[in-house]
Amino acid sequence: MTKKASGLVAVARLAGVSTATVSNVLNRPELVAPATRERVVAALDELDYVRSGAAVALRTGTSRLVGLVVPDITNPFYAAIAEGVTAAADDAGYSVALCVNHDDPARERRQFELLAQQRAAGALVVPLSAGSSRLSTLRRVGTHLVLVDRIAERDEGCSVAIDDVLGGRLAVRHLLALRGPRIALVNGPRTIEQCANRRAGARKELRRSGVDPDTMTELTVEEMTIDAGRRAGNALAAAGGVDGVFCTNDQLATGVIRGLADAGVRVPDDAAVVGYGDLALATDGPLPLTTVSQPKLLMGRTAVETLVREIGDQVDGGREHQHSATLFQPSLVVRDSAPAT
Amino acid sequence: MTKKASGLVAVARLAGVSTATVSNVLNRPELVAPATRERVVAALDELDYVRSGAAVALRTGTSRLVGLVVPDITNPFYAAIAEGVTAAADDAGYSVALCVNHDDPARERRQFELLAQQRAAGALVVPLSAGSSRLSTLRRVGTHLVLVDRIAERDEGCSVAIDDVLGGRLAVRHLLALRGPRIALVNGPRTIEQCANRRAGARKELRRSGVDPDTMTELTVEEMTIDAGRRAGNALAAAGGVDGVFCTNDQLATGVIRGLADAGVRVPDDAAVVGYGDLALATDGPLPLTTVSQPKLLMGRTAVETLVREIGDQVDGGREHQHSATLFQPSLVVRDSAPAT
DNA sequence: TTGTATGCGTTATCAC
DNA sequence: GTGATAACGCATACAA
Repeated sequence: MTKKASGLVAVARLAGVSTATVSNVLNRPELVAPATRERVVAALDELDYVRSGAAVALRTGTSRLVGLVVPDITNPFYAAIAEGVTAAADDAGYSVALCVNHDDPARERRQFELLAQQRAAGALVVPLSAGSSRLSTLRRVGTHLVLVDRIAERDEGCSVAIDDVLGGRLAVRHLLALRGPRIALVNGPRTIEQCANRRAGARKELRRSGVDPDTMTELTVEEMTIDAGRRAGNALAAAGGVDGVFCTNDQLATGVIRGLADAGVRVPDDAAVVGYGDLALATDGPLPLTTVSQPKLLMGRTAVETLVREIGDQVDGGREHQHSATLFQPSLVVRDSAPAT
Repeated sequence: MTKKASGLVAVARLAGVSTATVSNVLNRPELVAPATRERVVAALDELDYVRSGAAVALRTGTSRLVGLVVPDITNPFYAAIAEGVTAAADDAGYSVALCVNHDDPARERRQFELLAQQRAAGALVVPLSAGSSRLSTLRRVGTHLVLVDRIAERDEGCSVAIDDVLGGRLAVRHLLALRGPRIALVNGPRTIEQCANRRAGARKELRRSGVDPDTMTELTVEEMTIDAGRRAGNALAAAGGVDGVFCTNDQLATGVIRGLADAGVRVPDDAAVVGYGDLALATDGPLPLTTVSQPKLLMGRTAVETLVREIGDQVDGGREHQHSATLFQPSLVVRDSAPAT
């Protein structure tokens, strides 16, 4: 079929030059005379030359591979991040090693170990639960880290996140304007940072509007699923006294709407519901859902760019690298035109 | 923080043995005496040894990396496959390089090039459009291929797919039993193999039941989206004379239900609709959706296992490898209890 | 059972 | 501008 030869040496021989020259036309073409360069290029594709990433990695100590560590790739939120990451990585000439850990430390350890072995140039990690100690395996081999959807603490590294406090404020501001102060919050475990922040934003906005945050009805669910939301909706309907519900993700919001409907409370007529995330569910679900939209693709893209910049910094001067923490703003997407009272 | 030494030599020195011995305890522990083995192991983690995948790859000519090539990771179908793939790869000790190509040949070429450079052990590709010529870059460097969700032709390699013809039959059988022979098909472009097969199954089942397949109303849409489905639903309602609709994916089905509703045709009361894929949309959408369910995770898992087996075959005897084509069966999930007649 | 020696394909440091 | 040549870290054939 195709030629079987491979390696710089074969190319060098065919072009009548040394391997060093071939290497140069590959990496720093400007250093080699146009004439020879042409001969080499000819030989290169005459032989169907394919660089050995392994050899390069061995020699240079780093590969063009970045790890993407997510809890669950079937979750559309993480899938969207992955989309942005792969796109940006493509542009930068990196491969993306997808590591799905299901929040399982054992799995995660093995994956980190593999990344370390491959001498990955870096890793983008989207942590579910916190715990920065887990990252040590990677650091050990000098892999650079970028935290995604979580603000890095001092010296933890770079991070790219979304301002969840602001998101919470936007949601509650909308509900306040639309329906007044009788607001409920349906939230996940507060040990999840995002949940804590969205709640903080909600309370902050209430306070700003002269409403005592403690008057807000709060329901906490273990799993942020549609089913859990439905139960919460049932409970809210039973208790009554609520005109607006802020749910900290779209699944919960979808469930809450159903749970309210079970009890005859109709959305948006009888109550307003706001979700969080702007997943496909918000448009494709039973009802167009008003929700806080996050720039997921952009976050993924930026994570890669941040990592690439960090790697560059390291290489080029040995100069001190300044960790950066990028924070994007969410925005409110109003989808149901709820008739105000 | 941690020791800075690295490399087999350092470990060997510390343990007072040769590098060959260290290499052996790493790769074939049974060959080395328990006593020395222990010493080596001690040295190994005393030094926080991390193997250089690059060196191994260079030496052995292959790396523990497999490529996963999908058109779009935000599509839940591909995400589910990715889930299965990463799980199985984890178990087998492989990393997964995620390549999202958006059906863009240029992108795909670059990604293949990267995989080839990394000397990936193999690649799992989920092709959107056909065209086996595109795979040549990978073959050139001896990378093994497994086609996913598409049956490989002779000598194309191994494949793992789902029997779409059967899926089409199941869907139509259900509709026939429930509503009789006035059936419509809402399908994507027939150039997509899956679409062609699902249609073929539908027609086959009609024929078996003594219904002329050509009496089936057929609507073809360019993009298999909810919006396109909605328009199809509008059209069907306008034309009338249809009791059951088979849509070749869940998005279309969701849209069709809406489109019918726009015109006052209620599902499941006035008409039955069957989707395909069993995505989250089928349970989380406006209406529980009867749909053809595909074993997506299993397909992903099996793809990895197939690849690993193929690699093993190659290595162990140079024995001829028999390409395999695995075909899984879909099943019908009935979700709406549609009152007959 | 263990040690010695060689080479995998590159890059980079020197001479020329 | 270009060519020798020495690593990079490991696996393996062979010798001991």
